[in-house]
Amino acid sequence: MTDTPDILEDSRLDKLKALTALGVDPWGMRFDNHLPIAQARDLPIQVENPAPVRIAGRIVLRRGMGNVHFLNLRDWTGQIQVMAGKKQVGEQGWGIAKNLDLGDLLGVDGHFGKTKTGELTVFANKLTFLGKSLLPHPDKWEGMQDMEFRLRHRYLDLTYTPDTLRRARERIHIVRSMRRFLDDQGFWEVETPTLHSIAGGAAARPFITHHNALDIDLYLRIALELHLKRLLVGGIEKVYEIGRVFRNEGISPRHNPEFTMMELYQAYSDYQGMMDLTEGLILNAIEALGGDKIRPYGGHTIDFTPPWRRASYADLFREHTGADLGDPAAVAAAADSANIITKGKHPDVLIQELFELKVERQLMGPIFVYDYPASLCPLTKRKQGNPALAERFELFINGMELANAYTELNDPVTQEETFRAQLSGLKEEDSMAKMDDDFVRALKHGMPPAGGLGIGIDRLVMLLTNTPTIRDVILFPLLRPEGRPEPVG
RNA sequence: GGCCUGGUAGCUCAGCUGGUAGAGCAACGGACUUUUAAUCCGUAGGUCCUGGGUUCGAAUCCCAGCCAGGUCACCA
Repeated sequence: MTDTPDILEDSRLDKLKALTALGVDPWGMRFDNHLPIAQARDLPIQVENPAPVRIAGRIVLRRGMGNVHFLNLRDWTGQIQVMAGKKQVGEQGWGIAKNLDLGDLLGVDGHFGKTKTGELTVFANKLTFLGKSLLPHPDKWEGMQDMEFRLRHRYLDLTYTPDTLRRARERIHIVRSMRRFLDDQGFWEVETPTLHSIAGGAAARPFITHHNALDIDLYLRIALELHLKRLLVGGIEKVYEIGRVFRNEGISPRHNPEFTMMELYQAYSDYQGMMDLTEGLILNAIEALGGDKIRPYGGHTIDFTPPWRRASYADLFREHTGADLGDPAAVAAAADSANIITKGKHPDVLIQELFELKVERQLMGPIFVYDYPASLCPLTKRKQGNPALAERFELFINGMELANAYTELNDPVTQEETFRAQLSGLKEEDSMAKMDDDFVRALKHGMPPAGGLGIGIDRLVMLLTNTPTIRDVILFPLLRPEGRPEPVG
């Protein structure tokens, strides 16, 4: 796939040599004060005294007409046509023009105007060669269609698939907006370790690595939670981290083994407070993308106009299945009619399966689902006055879980019991939580009551940028390496 | 991990029920100082993903493997 017949590369090498013979450095050098192409396009058009302009970019189209060449130059803001005439660019400039290939990097000095046909154009009077491209570039019209090719050549994809650069830019805007929003509210952004001796805070299989000097195995973190809560104990009352977590699990359009989480914790708040914060965070991100609250996703549209619906787990369950949570017979009947195997399953498990199948997937949202059955979330504080419920919500949009929040458990005795209960009878890697003595000790020193929130950044970016696969909101998603040796035998 | 689909020139793709490889763009040579995927004439370019098998003959049919996409399972 990366092999190229010599003939294609050779012609480019020949041109490189020709450039060198002209005294041109084929790898270019510093080129100051060039205007972003999008800004160049906004310059006033003056026939009398056309504005001088300097731009730089990659050649994506070329039309040679004997003694004049038309080039289309693209940078990270836009694209514009360049006209390079033999008489106008001088002897060396013309030598450069004749040896250009698609994909080369070029600086242009000239003046800004329009051609006869009305096309915005930089009329060059000087060409500065800035970098040779030795490999052929994608089809100038079809671009890159093959997903694998795009992912393995993301650097090309960014130039030749407009959506790829747009998504990268919008992702930056979203994350930046979240930081601003939280910073403005007085949160501290912190960095906690990615190498953990105990991979806790979530139910997921970790990656294992090894530290040589200490001669210990370490895990790549699967969540940010336990260190951020330690900081709550330490008195950092509003704290967040936006960071990479790693889960050694399957790959799908919604899962990459490493992905980005935003987790925040706020002392003396609770899950209701987190709901308001979540709505604010996401609406703020939408503002950063232009503010359109009616947004397309896939084949339909999502209306982010606040306030977003808030409904209890029990009410939604009843609404979508017709069964009452407290009525095991009705739950079993509903499960039967949904073709769920009921035999030998605990009622709570049945409820959750039914909820995922009949409720979650129908939730176009945005909608906050709150007050989960306590049995489903042992690490959450029980609801005041109703110990069967947990103070937790999840935000669903387009059937996808976008955010997850709790009133955090700060009782070390209950926490320790929960850790032990989780450990017994389960393989450790499948356990919801691993016994973390240091964390329990931290709680014993007193953690304030608090609300905690986690948002999957990649999925949020998918939704807000109308991207169907996580692979296109992560610049370099995990792929099997190319060219592995054939297995023996 | 299961199932389904795909892999042919640098890129985008055709290639029928098996008969020995094609197009457009890119490249190379030529013409052209206002083109818009420029146009016109000419040239060159291929382990048809890999390895087996069936057959007189395989890009095509069969088996195994590799890689990707989709989907289910697990999860966020």
